[in-house]
Amino acid sequence: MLQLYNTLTQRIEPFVPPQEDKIGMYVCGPTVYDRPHVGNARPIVVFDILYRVLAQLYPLVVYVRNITDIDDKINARAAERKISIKELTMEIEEVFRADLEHLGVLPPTFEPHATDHILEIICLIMEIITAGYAYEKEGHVLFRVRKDPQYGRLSHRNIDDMIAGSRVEVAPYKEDPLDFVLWKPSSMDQPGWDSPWGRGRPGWHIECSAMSQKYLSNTFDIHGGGQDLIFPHHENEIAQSCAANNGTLMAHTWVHNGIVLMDGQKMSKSLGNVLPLATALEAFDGEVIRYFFLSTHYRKPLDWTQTGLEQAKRSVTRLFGALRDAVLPVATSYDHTKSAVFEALCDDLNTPQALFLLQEKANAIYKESDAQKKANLQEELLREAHMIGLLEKDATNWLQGPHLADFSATEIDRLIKERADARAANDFARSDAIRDTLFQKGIALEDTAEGTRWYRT
RNA sequence: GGCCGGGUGGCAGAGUGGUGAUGCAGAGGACUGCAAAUCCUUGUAUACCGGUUCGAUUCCGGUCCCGGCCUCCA
Repeated sequence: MLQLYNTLTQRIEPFVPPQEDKIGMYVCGPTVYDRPHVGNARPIVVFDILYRVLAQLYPLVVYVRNITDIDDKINARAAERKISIKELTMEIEEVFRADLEHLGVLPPTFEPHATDHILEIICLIMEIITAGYAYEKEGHVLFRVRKDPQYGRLSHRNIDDMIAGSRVEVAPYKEDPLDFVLWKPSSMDQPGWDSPWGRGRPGWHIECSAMSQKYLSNTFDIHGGGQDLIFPHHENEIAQSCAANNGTLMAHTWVHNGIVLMDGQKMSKSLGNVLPLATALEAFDGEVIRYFFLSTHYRKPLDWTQTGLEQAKRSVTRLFGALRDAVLPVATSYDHTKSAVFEALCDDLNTPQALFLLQEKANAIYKESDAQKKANLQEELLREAHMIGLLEKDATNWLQGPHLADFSATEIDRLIKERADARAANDFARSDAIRDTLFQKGIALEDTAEGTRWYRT
């Protein structure tokens, strides 16, 4: 039985979909104006895990992750670089896709773009206006927040508190300072589309309401995203969708992941500590970054530190070490639902517990002397790791994998042979010198009963 | 200020109403020519103060501290 923390109800509750044959999940994807950073990657990995769990439990899971390709940050960046927003967003999207591949993320069922759904957005806005929840003023269409008595239901704050904060923009065309924009006018040098309210572009929140409705339905099972999207983005999405659909709840379960901190602080441009995912991937393998993400429960903040990543790297290597020399059967599809790892995941995605179970299995493998039993354990480890997208690489390749250009594999083998000869002649000074040289180049040697073997450090 | 979430050993980080996983790092030992890897052993860790209880790290209340949201943000 899958249990998830629901932000809407503020408690962990059993996940009981009204329709067992088809599950719908919508997750807010990236705004493609700049290279993705490590903070962007966490929700992708978190909901990838949830997607994998759901796929084991239900025959059809429709996973929608949008791409926001129209937005004022995009406009600004494109203008800065003197390129079209399409050129910019396509470029960033390509980088994004390449980065995600390294993280072992499964592709969603649909990845809709906002700019491909302007018509749906306009229609939805018209419905909201018709329902009396929005009004047009000076080319803007604004949502009438006070008309929605349940506004604040997700973020659990009331309207009066929000006013007290009062950093809300007070624009002359607003009936109320709280009202937010559904459609805004574009000048001729800004991207825009024709609409009943003149040439303009969608507001920040409306695309998710429009696209979730199109690809899922008015009401669907899970809506996900980062905790920093709870307010105002998701709160506004709910308001919009409820307004257009007679108050029907947009999604049953709202799942939010914690943010990524850099050395204890939030990543921000002003602090200059934004770490692009591509840079992180140069320093650490995607599997290591994935392991690092999974090592903290998804609802907790994750502190990105150099030592944390190094520890994750060692931990991954220990898992791979347990698969060394394994002769594994060709993978087929498994029923994962019986495994302890799966059980841990069903407990509100307890990935740290799942990693503990993998390490425990690895420990058993290291200790097992019976070859057959060992092979069985290795198969189990691999299967369970695959469940959460880990140990996808070849173990030998991981351990001996891309080594420094100074040595080819044959060169390493030649030096190992030379060292063996020196050892046989009791010339330990010579043999240790060879070992040290290799070690300095990131290649460590291990003498085993079957001979010497090497791995990269 | 309002609203959320959190404080577990050197670091990371789970679980649990009855003396607390796992990984990384450290110490001792085995193995080794010496190492490495592996194995064995090892560490006065549950912020503080009350309450409930036979018993709390786990439940309740308070205090302190930390993080996030309230403004574009994954």
